Amino acid sequence: MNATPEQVACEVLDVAPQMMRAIREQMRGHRAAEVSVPQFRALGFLEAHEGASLTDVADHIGLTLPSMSKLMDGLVERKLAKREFDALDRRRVTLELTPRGRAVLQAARDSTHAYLAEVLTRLSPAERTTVMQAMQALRPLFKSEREAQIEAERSHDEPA
Amino acid sequence: MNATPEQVACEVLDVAPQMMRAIREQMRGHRAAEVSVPQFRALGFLEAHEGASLTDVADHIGLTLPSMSKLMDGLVERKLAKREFDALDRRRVTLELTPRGRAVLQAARDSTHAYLAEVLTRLSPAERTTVMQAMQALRPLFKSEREAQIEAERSHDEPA
DNA sequence: TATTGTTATACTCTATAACTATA
DNA sequence: TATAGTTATAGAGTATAACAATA
Repeated sequence: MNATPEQVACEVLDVAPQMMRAIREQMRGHRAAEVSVPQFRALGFLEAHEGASLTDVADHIGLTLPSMSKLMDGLVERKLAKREFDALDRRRVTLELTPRGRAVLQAARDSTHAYLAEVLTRLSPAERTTVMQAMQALRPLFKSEREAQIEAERSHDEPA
Repeated sequence: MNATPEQVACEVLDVAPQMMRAIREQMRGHRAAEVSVPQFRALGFLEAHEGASLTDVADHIGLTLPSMSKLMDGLVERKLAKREFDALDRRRVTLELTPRGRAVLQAARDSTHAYLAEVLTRLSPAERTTVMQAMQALRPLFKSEREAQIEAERSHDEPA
């Protein structure tokens, strides 16, 4: 098979939204932790980057600052995250998970992984490997612009 | 490589939202046709299924009837779709694209395909083929439940 | 003056519940 | 009674523009 970019684009545009719909429903759905996909991603980022600023999270997720500010309002209100002023630069805000936030994140992750894993068992091992490789190939293509820029600067400082 | 369902799930959960964010931004963005992803999908379905009912579209896209009704409000208001009562069963509604809707759909499709194709040129031909195969493998896994059910009934009537 | 974040405002997406009209 | 759709209501996601506070 010789897949042109145009053909692949067509396929991606058709399949990706369906996939996301299924993931969203699972995450927000009945059992589990009832978080939206963006909330889940924000919580995951905070788990890996304790004390991150609002700008850090927004850049990573690819949201504007006001959008992320509002999203964090929801998480703070539900006591899943803690928001404090940075002592050194009082314009900044430092964000971290609460224990409850950590638990909810893990529950959401477990339930969504279980759902996806179940669905993916319908593929052959070879197909699963193909999907894995495809995702790994796609990952760097869709970083948020700001994040790609940060990465570029970093690799400029420490050239490979 | 031997990818377990769990590993693939993890990868999918990380990459799919980023991909969708990029697609959404492109579609709603500056130039082109300014439609949301769900609107785009609804228009695409109507192009292929002229005279479809609201339920048909909702099932395909995976939205509830009220959600789809509201989405169609927007399309009708913008004169991208036409909504009429079915003469035979006056509970039903028949939907179709207007010429303008057709043009907007095509513009959105062109611009998004162009964007994705451009991004995908950064992959090697082999990687693109992998992505293509992955999407084809994933497609049947994420059909909306209602649609899968319809398909099951159809293949029951006409067994392969 | 530049940076960080929030508030104000305005859409769209999405759902559930209650309703209307038709069959 | 069952089906197709709309309206009412509510909350999240998202953006831009305007603002406040700090550096």
